[in-house]
Amino acid sequence: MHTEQAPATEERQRDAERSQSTILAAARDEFAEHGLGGARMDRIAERAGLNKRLIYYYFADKERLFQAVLEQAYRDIRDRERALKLQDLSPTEAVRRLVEFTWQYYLECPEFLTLLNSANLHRARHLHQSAEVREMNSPLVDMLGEILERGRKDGSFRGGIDPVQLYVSIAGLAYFYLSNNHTLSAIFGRDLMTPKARNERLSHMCDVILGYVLRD
Amino acid sequence: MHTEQAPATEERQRDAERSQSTILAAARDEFAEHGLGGARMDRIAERAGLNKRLIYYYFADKERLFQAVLEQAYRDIRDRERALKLQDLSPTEAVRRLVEFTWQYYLECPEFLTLLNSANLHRARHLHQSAEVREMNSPLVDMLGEILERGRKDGSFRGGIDPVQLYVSIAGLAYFYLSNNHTLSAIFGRDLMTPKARNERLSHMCDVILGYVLRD
Amino acid sequence: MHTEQAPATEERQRDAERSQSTILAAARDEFAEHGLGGARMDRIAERAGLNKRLIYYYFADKERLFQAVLEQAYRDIRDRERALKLQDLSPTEAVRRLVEFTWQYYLECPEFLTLLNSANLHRARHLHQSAEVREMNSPLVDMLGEILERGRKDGSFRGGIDPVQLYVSIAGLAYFYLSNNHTLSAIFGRDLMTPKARNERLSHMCDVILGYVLRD
Amino acid sequence: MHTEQAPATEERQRDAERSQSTILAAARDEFAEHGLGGARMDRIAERAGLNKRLIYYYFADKERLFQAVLEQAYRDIRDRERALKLQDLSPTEAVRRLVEFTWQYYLECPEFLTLLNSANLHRARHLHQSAEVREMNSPLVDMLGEILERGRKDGSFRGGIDPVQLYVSIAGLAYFYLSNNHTLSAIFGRDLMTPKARNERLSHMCDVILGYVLRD
DNA sequence: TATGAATGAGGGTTCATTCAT
DNA sequence: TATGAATGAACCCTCATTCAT
Repeated sequence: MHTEQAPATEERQRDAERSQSTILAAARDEFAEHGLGGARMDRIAERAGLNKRLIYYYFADKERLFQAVLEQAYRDIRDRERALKLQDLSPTEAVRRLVEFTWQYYLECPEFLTLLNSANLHRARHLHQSAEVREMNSPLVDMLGEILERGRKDGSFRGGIDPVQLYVSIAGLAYFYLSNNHTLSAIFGRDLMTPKARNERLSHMCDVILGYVLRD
Repeated sequence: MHTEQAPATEERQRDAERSQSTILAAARDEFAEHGLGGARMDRIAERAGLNKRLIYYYFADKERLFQAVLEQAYRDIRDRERALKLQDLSPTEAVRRLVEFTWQYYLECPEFLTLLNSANLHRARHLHQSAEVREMNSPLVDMLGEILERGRKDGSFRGGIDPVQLYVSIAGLAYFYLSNNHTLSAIFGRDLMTPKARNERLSHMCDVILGYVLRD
Repeated sequence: MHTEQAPATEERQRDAERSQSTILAAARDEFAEHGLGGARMDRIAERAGLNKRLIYYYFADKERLFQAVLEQAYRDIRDRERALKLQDLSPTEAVRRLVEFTWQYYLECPEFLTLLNSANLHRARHLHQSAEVREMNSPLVDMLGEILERGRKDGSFRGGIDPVQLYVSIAGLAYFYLSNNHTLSAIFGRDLMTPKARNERLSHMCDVILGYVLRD
Repeated sequence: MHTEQAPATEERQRDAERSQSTILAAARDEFAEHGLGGARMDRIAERAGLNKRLIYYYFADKERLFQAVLEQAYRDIRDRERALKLQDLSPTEAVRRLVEFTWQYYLECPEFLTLLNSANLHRARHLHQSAEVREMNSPLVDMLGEILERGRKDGSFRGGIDPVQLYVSIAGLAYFYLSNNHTLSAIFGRDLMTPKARNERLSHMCDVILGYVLRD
């Protein structure tokens, strides 16, 4: 009596979902590396190991493929954010954890940074066309609001902090350093990506953000 | 004494220079709007009102044109930074002035942001090829170092602050907000570019940065 | 005694036939609308509401599908011609009836006109490959020959009229007006398809043809 | 003292007008042979012996190239019509001349027929987009109106003939025979294009048209 | 019988770039 | 200095068709 007989060949093609997500991953890498304008459909197909025509079969055209990549990227970071469980930490630890998470996520998924840059170069029109992303309002902002309130109540945080401003600042401190790492390294003549430099940056970021939220 | 002759050598040179800077400005706008991959030589010629062939005459190819645009952009912001005269202000005022300047410059010259994004997408290879830019180390970092030292000495600033980290943080707080304004506005469902929102951001940035540098 | 079993052979055959004629109708419309070169197999499947693969199953390829459409079209007009029963009318009435029929058929089945145009663009090679159509020599020409002979004998028609020439002329008078209706309307700046214009055309055609066949 | 020195090399390229008309002629042949949908830009370039890119340089895209071909075709036949000088002939001779001209023009320029078919397949949208053609109302209709009036006055023609109807009929008698020659030949099993058959057709057409216009 | 998945060849079009003057 | 003409390579996308079930 055998279960698990269905998939037949292990290395089967003809798996719609698998093909789609393979394409999506390949497209994400290509878009991240070359931007929307510089990305090549040919290369995406090659990266995916699939026929180019299949991309159009599933994603219609380059624009909508890019949109699908963005949706996927947002879905991913939102999932990770949700998994943070900041509510279980003390306000101070929660903020520190958030700074660390942001830093680590950008480090691990550098594609995210360039994808966002591309999305903004095109004035976020791909987001506007995506009902999904528009409604995927970051739960983090709500979470952050609650943490700030908790901190204010227990006397550790100052009052009057806008969670959106804080969220943007945390992201900005990490984003700029990593996204502009190449020009900055060139101009300052020092490699900003050595382990030491990276630790110093994270430490600096925590100082800046905690220095801001903590009551004197 | 002849008037209305064939243009004198000097005049022709002036035309040549003017053509070059017209092309450069057109290219800057085009690159800023569409990125390096999305920019079109045709459109640049059209924007400049000059023959496309002339672009190649002066700038050899697209890559080197982009490089020239970057060089010009850095030259411009460096000039503006130098004009700041932060040394005449008190440390606190100097830092505040720097935050304000950064914010205003990015607001006035949004092309700068997307140009930098493009430069970084291409791993700053255009900068590496430009001896000029490589040597154009921001005078601000030195200036900032002196201010931090002055502040530390007069007891208003804490010690141990890396001017590069601080510079990057100031830039990052402004950059991320403005460069990613489209996606952020879409996701948070609020227009981040209204005058009110912009004032709030500047105020927040000053709080964050001054909260960090000032001794408790 | 089981009801609701797998479909009986007969039923399946009926479905098969229905599928084929559905495809054929969809193909006819598509070919008529876009020509052979402009027709799309995808659209034909969509119009038919059937899977594209099925078209290949029944008709092998686009060329043979077009051929099948042509065969069907000829079969249809031949059937209608045969139903005319011109032999029961007086020679004059028979000719008038034929002119009217031709006009009405082209009006009701405008696809026929563009299908013929396509067939001719391809030098009738689809007809040459179709034994069926080649042998489907228009019964009308024979019928018309008899009518002309009857008319000549009873003194109402002039002699020496080639039925093929006459048939071609009748068709041509209607065909050109309707098939080229769009360019003619554009050029003469008058809508040739209003009811009034159509009636005038039919009347004119009868005058021309009867003026030709009738003895002075 | 030499005139005619300018053109430099006899077989010069870099002649904009020459290139354009070469492309136009190649496109006319390709469109006539394969229809709009079946025509290939590659083949047009090859026929013209010019780079494909040049077609886009001068004609923007396939649609507008087709439009330019149509405009040229209409310009050509209108010129030829104008050169007919029917007003110098007797009414009867003028009508006969017109029938002959139409027949001969279609015989000499069979592309014209298929081009018109293509234009009509696309509902003359290329004509509607061409101000030039829309205004290029056939001078023949006016000419024909005058002839009919002259004939009526001198008692040779019947009255009440619409010149547009007559024009369409003359064209239709020739057009259908020639344009549908392939299917007709296949169906009637006789070659309609032998010299004898062609003469018989022309003779028949004259009989039909003159039989219609001449007073009994 | 019927269908979703997959593909190779090629279609129109665009691009950066060079030629010739 | 300045420009219109010309080009080869490549790009996005489409098409008829086949595979596998």
